[in-house]
Amino acid sequence: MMNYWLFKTEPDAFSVDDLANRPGQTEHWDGIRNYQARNFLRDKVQVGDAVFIYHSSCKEVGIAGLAEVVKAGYPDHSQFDPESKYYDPKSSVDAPRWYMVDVKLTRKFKQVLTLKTIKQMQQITDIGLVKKGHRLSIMPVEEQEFLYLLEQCDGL
DNA sequence: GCCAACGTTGGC
DNA sequence: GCCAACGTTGGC
Repeated sequence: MMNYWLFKTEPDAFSVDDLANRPGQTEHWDGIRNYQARNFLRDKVQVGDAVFIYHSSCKEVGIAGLAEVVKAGYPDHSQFDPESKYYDPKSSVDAPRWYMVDVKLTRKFKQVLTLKTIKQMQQITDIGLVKKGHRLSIMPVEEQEFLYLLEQCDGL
């Protein structure tokens, strides 16, 4: 049984274009430092799951691409690297605190499906994005809503 | 850049 | 284990 997700990223730091420019290559989705998001990465995200790449904190906020999970949760190596901005001195290799998954771009959409548009869709009521004050960087999406949104993205 | 809505930390 | 203070996220 596959799951559906939405992963947020700030395109200034990492965008769907970075994935599109390296076709077929795998990307480590690292740097997630929120416990609820971590739990999803560690326990729920499975190989084959479908993922929306969502651009936040930018000019055009919204869903920018579709990706696929190619490796399930494993310890995020950046937490052990003192040089990394994601370094966590309280974590250890024996008891890793943070997890990451690997993804691969399926396709970039012709246009971003904007948050504004998503909020106007009567079919979309459950996704964390449209619920007030949801700041999760990794969030599950109901199958029905995911497939509906995907149709909209491909229709742009 | 503002600010609301979170999440985290740490004193008690 | 409560909760105030503080830090961060993210839409606008």
